[in-house]
Amino acid sequence: MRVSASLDYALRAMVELAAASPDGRHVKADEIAARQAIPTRFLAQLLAELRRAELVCSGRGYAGGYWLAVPAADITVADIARVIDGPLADVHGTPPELFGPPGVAAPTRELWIAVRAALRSVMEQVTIADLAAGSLPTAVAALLDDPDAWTRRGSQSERGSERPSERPADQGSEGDGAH
Amino acid sequence: MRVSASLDYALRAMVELAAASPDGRHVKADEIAARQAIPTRFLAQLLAELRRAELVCSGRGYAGGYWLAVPAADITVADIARVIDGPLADVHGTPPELFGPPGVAAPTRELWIAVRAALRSVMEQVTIADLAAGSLPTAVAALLDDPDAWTRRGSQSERGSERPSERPADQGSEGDGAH
DNA sequence: AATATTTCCCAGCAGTATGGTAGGAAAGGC
DNA sequence: GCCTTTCCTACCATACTGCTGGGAAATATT
Repeated sequence: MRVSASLDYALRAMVELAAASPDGRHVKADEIAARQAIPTRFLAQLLAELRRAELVCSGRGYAGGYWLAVPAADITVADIARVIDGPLADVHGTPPELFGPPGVAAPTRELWIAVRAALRSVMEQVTIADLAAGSLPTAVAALLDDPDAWTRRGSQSERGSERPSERPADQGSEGDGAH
Repeated sequence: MRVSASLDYALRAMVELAAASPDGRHVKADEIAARQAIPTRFLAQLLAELRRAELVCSGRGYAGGYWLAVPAADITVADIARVIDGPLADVHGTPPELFGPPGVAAPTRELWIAVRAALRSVMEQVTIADLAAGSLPTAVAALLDDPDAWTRRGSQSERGSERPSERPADQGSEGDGAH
């Protein structure tokens, strides 16, 4: 899963709006772009998309800018992702439940549905209010307790020439990476 | 997350190999391509990548073909995905733990790490032996119990009126927000 | 009314990824 | 020697990504 620049930008912009929303402030695109280091004109396009999707409202002119169309606690990361990037999980063009691989590969369908469910379990639970407040829902925050979650997996781990031993409970991996 | 055609093809091919591996059979690219309806020459490229990554072995000539380099139970979907598609979760170019969004958007970093962890919890647990046997690990299969997992979400659902479940609300600030 | 500000819409553009196809060369069994 | 099968490289068309630019339309200030 590659998180596109567009989604990253849009999400960060929405968090800025969420942070400003208690005061009912209108925030200008320039302001968000400056604070989040996002190319201004590019951000404006993303905000226009979010407005067409009715996640934000906008006004022009001197007192113009953007503000949330609904409470921040009602806007999930998944909502934004679907507006900006399309469906959360598609198997090269078709939604996984309509995907029917032949023969012994048939169960890969269930796999992709599980992948989608796992993605939803995070992206549909986290709201921009959570992000603006800096506290993820407990179920999601639990994923971060495992220190392993903070390390990068080798592009291909030491599975190649080493012994093919038991894998299922791998706890103490020797992390070579950063952090 | 868009599952690319390449990853879908490569995974299905690996499941075919896993299904044949108990007999120690060498399976030819043509054979896999025919059984899985995959463009032959395209599949051959993917198999060559998998061989360079040492997930499969190959032999040429009359009795040639492909077979698994390690037991099917030791090859996870994540292994294949990383070979074919690169890192599981990157925030437009950088791994999430090296990603440092400014200001109020800083917690989006934790979000993407949680997303990656969720993805890993499926893709690093499911092996091609599981898929060839048609039975996912119980922790993953549990995701499929919710009938909701099998339905497509509307491009954007009707937020606000229908909040499916209670979220562990731990907000310090009452976010009634603007409007 | 004039003007400054801000969003809105559409167009373009370079670079890269995606999903293939094609042509041999090399290795291996018969 | 011959046939099979993989291997490598290149190529191609299309689409997407990330971004810039030119106005036009709306809105508040003066």
